[in-house]
Amino acid sequence: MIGMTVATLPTSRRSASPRRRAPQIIEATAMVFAERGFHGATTQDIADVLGIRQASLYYYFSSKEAALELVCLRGVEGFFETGKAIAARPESAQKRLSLLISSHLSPMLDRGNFVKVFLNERQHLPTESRRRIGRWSRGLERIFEQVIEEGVAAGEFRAGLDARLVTLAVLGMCNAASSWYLKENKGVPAIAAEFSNLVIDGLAIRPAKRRPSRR
Amino acid sequence: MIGMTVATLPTSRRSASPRRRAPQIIEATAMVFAERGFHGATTQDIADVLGIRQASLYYYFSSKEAALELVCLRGVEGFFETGKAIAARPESAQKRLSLLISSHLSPMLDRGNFVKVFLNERQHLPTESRRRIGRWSRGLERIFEQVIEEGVAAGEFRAGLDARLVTLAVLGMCNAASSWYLKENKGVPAIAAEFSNLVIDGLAIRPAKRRPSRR
DNA sequence: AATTCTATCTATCGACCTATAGAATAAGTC
DNA sequence: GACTTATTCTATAGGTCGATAGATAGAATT
Repeated sequence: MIGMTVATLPTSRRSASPRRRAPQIIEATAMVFAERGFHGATTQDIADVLGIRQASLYYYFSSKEAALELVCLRGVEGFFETGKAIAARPESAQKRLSLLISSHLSPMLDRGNFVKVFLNERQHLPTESRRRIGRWSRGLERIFEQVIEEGVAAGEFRAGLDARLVTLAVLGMCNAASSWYLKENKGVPAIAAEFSNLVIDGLAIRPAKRRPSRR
Repeated sequence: MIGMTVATLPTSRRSASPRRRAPQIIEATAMVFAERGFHGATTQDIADVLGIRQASLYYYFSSKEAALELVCLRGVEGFFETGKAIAARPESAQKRLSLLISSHLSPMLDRGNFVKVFLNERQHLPTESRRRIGRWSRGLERIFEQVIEEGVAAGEFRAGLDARLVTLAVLGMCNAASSWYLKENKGVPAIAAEFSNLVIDGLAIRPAKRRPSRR
């Protein structure tokens, strides 16, 4: 016990950090919201998962809606930034679209519940945070749309396609994965590869359709 | 008066049919469920839309869950049958898949709310009816899957593709339309055409550089 | 040892929501 | 006009849920 100022380096915040269980609480919340939906889930359900009392949750969030906002934020965070970074790369539109699809799918692995809650329950956020989160969402749509348009302009993609509709198709396809990727036994890379192939090349076999005479 | 057994044929049910407003009530229910979700909606909300008292709704359905079941049923009905009929046609897999996509999208027009509720809220049905409705759902998936596999077998579609994943992709893409088709200003035929093109041919331009390279 | 901080608990309030019971009204029907 | 059936109403029981207040136990700090 001689005057040792050693442990005072980071103000000796050895274990005094408040709300150490916060990550665990938010994880359980995401799970319950993903399973039952925001209004279908009760704070009691969340408490049960954690083995604590319902009222104890309010040490970690101020309201059920605030908890939803926390979950939704972790469900979108990163999507926009990594999307923007990919779109800015000096590669072909094909390659960038494939990367966009892949990066859009990968969060299913480690934060599937968060993504699912964001996709299905964000409508129940209080108006203000819903708007804020909606902006990020629309931003991501624009990134996809723009890469597709660049692909058309570069002669990589079919002329005359509706970039908006294609964007909605691709995002719909990817987002749907949040509802089945746990039941189906497919790895994220396999899904990303199949989806990319589908979007870039389609199902039909390559040989040109020069002559309509099929068979 | 005189022994006239004439009017007794349909018991003269001129206007004595019970629950004449039932279609209107179920329509309002679908709308409210689509907007706020099953648990987020109250029976009061539905009554407000109709301009009647909350308790009056129970003349038309026996419980809120029963109302959800009615809505969900109208949201799936027809999908499976028309899908099966299309799959059985003697046309190319390409053509049949296009028709499947188109017929899967068209109910958005006249029963969008029902479809939306089925897609988003069926999880909240009581176990039994959820199972029953789930069977129809899986049946439809199998129809898509099979047409795709037939396309591969016939040499129309790429060999080696994962028919299950492609099915999930196509259905995800189509189902997502239920959440945006009201906001976007696109007609169902335009959506169906764009989606079909995307799925069959992909985005990439058909490379004419298909050099047969002898052999 | 005394004090402060962290995390959880007990207890409960008020609001809201589904569903029931039975009365009241409206619309034919005899 | 009396009767019957269809529809909506009033009133409320009964239950659940989110949220607050205050107590408590343990750990860390001084």
